[in-house]
Amino acid sequence: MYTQAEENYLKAIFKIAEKEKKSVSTNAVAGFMKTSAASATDMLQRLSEKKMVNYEKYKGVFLTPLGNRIAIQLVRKHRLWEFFLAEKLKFAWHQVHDLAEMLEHVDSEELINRLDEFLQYPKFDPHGDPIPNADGKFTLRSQWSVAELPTGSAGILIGVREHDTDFLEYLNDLKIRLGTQIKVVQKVSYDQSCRILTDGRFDHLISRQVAANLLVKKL
Amino acid sequence: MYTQAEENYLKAIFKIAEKEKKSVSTNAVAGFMKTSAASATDMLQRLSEKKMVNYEKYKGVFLTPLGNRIAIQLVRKHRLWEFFLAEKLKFAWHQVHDLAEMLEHVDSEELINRLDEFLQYPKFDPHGDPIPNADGKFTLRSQWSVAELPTGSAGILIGVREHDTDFLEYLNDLKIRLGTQIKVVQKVSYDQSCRILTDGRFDHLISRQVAANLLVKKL
DNA sequence: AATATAGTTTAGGGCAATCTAAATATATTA
DNA sequence: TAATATATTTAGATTGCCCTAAACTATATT
Repeated sequence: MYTQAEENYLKAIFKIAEKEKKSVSTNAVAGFMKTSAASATDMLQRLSEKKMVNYEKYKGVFLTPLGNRIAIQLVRKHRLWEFFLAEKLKFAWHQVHDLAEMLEHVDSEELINRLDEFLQYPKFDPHGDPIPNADGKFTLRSQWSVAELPTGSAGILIGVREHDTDFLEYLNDLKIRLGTQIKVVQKVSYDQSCRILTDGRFDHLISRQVAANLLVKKL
Repeated sequence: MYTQAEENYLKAIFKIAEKEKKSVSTNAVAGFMKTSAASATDMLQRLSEKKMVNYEKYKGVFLTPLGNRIAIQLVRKHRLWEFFLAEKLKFAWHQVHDLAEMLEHVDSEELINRLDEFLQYPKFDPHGDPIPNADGKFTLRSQWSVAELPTGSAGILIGVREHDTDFLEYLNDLKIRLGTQIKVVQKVSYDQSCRILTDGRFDHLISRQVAANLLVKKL
């Protein structure tokens, strides 16, 4: 259908655009893809030829409806495979990303829909990110970062903002995983680090940066 | 690790060499890969550079121990994925091959070993072909083609020699699948077609060619 | 043994995706 | 606004994998 390189660029544009709403710069894409600006320009022009992005010289790109559809289907495939890897093959959450990165390029609607059915239509992946359904619709839910919680309040971990391996392994060491109850015990006003109690048992001091990456459902 | 093209050529050489024990000709490889002889020569020379095959101009190739190991691991991946697709995602046996063809290129020992464990170490794929274990060992078993069975004797279907979609769909129509009991009722000596009784209920007339492709365990 | 034919390789080129270096456009700021 | 810095694009090369056409080698036939 599309080459792996094309798919990876589309996903990159999609992800960058999620944060910054405006059009995506060549450098941003090159940075994300860990490649040169020249290569990025080249690919953006080719994606433009194929009507997957709107490209204007020196102005950056944004996804066309076609490009958007493809990107969302890729996100769907990626997250369903991640769910499969974690749920069925018992991989830890820091291990699933790279494997899903390969599996997502396997091209078959039928396969992914049957996988979805086999997994009983999960709504969120092992990092708590929503899995688009076959129509590309995401499930929304309200979530708060631990950094936003007032002292004394608590929540259940339902996601993480950062997918970096080191971060996830750090959480593993702290026995923090999806479903873990987190209560903010104290906030250090100097650096906004905070002391938390997890599952009512363990207390940890976490930095403002870590707190900002923990997403909870308020209790 | 290796490119998909390299992997596909190695598998092709492996499969051709299974039937004919001697070295594999350029044309045989080109034919199998549905590509030109020039392209095949090109790739065979590159595989030779990489020590995966022994190549002699105008003499054909054979796999080195390294090439053989890679090929067997590919067969392992292919057949485990086929088993997963049939067993867990409920794909029919004529649908699994093409999907496994893509999945087998996903490069991770860990993934395939966990998949193996998840599937409880199956020994045979949905076509009855043996699945090599992590050490590359195949399970052997005695099998007979229906064409070899004497009139009056019976067996249980444990495999098929032909993986062609049309053939497998034809068997589906006849409700013949792995585990089906097949009894040879009559043999037409003129063309060696034969009349069979399946599961003691349905009788069918099948050609010599079809009979030769049905593999059974004698009862 | 000479020749026809089948099989194989080489030559030369194309395309996708990458690179570095150089050129050019845009943005910042003195 | 002119100079400088940053961002982007173009030019030209490279690599992997594929192609066709032409050349070459092996083999089969007379």
